[in-house]
Amino acid sequence: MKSKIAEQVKIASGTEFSLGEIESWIEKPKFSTMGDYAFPCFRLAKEFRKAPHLLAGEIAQAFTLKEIVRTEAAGGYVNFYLDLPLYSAKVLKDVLSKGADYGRQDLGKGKAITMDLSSPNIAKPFSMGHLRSTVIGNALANVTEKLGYNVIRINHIGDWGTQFGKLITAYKIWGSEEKVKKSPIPELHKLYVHFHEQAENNPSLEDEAREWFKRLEDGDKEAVTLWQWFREVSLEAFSEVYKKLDISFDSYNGEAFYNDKMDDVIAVLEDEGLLEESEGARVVRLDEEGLPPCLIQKRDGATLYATRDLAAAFYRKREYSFEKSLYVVGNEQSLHFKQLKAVLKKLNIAWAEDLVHISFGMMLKDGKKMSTRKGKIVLLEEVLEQSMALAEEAIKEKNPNLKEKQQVAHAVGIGAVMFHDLKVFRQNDVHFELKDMLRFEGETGPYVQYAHARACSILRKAEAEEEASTSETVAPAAFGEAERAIVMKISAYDEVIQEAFAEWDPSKIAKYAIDLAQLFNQYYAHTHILNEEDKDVKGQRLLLLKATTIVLKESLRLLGIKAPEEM
RNA sequence: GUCCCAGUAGCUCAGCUGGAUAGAGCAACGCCCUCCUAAGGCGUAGGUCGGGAGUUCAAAUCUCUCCUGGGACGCCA
Repeated sequence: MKSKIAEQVKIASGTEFSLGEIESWIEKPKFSTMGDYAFPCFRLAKEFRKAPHLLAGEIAQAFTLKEIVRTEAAGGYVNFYLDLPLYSAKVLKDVLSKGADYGRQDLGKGKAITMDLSSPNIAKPFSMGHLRSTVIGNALANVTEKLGYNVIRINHIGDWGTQFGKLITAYKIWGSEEKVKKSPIPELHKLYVHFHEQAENNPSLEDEAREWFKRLEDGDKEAVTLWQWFREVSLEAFSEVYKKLDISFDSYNGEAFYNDKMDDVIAVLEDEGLLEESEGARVVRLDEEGLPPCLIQKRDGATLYATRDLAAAFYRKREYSFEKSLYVVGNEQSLHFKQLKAVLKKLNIAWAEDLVHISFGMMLKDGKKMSTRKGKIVLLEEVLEQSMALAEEAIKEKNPNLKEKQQVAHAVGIGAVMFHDLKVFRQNDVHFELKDMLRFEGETGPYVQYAHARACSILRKAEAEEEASTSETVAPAAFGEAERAIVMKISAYDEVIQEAFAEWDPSKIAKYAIDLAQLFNQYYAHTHILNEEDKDVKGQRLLLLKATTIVLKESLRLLGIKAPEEM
């Protein structure tokens, strides 16, 4: 639509600006009384050395387009009013014929994108802090898939590193096999926290931990056995969380997976003459890039985070030949990813630029970062359980006859927590506040789910009526102001998906879902649908509802949230 | 100290590729279930867009500077 308007504007004004430029200036007015589209004439006014409002008048005069019923000049703008029935018919036909595929594109056909998401550390509980990477990454993966890309979801499990030396040390000194078997993660976490408390007064513990990790890397049998055990019980616990969230991965290749690929990385860096000795460790200097040096190998020969990520990048490029490789990781690691890219560039690797760090703000508790080391964390599972319990209470109170209360409580409870994390721009820090997270009113997941359920309810009732009351053909002749906003919002769906993709920002989808739900709730409150006497009008309104449920459900799906038909 | 991110209503946030009267939700106050699920709708009140300077016909939006908060800065990940 915008391109058609742009074409006509160009003809009507005779401007030298390109169609693309003109199209990009077309906006949606703030108020619907100012039309459906608007074109600001200020730039053209400069080109022609003419007053904007005069130019707007001229363009409005000369403008003709069959989809536009009215064109008006107002304060330097040209406002366009769509032929609503004509436009609505086009939009509704599109949604109803495509269903869940509405908004799908094949932009990324035949191209692969790897996405590094969630990536919890084993032997540590799944905290609220890890929710962000999991939920944002999952939503971005869904959006990317919707645009036709082949997305590989990689859970880069934190299962390697000095921390396991610490854990083994702690277990050897204070641990009990019995206790760990009984409740693995809490017990291992307790040992980890205890280690850090003790290490403050006893630095030799740190040395011991480093030694144990070195032994692990060298394949020491005792170390490997303990490590495997810790890893196994951790993954079992994580899978419970992922089941609740209904999120799955294509690969669980974590850091340990790259253990046997590390020598190659070091060899390549050596061949290129990039490795330097520094204070006993081996580093790649990044002075020219204005970055601190990247540590590759510790004094004792053990590897580091960066070494493993380099190995992972090479492996993924080989294995998946990705077009882009995304890392959905908190912004406290932005230096690490800058260094990673810088090292790859020093190796003259062309695809270094294809690595993208999708950073996000952190979950703060009492205004500070949560710390696993100090045991200052909030457990995700506990929050999810609470949320589901609250949802169940709400159902008992509001809709006691509902069947499948459990499933709905699950969808609503989880949906509330996930949506809470997704609706805010990812770069912002999130202050953990349980009562905000467990809210079901206002701009929340359950609000959107509720709008969807209400619309479904009407459609269900309409179908149950004796004579089928949904119209067969789309002919919304009677659509007026009440329907306008919903139609316009539905038609903006694919733009929103593209924006979310271009900016790697799922909050755009969440906000869109709220907007559409809000418009529907307003419509619901002010317009009769089932009770409408004119059968044609009723039938067309039901079609609008049908389209609305499709788009609401699909928006929620992109966010990883379920849309129950009743709640 | 250096670098990164953020500062918009009491609170949580939209708006930021410059454009028409700065928008929501929560909290507060007041209305609306003899019509489709009140997890809803309608209304009232609430703002020096952190401060200052600059660019522009036009700045919450761009540039500079200062202030505040968070984070990162060699053998953790």
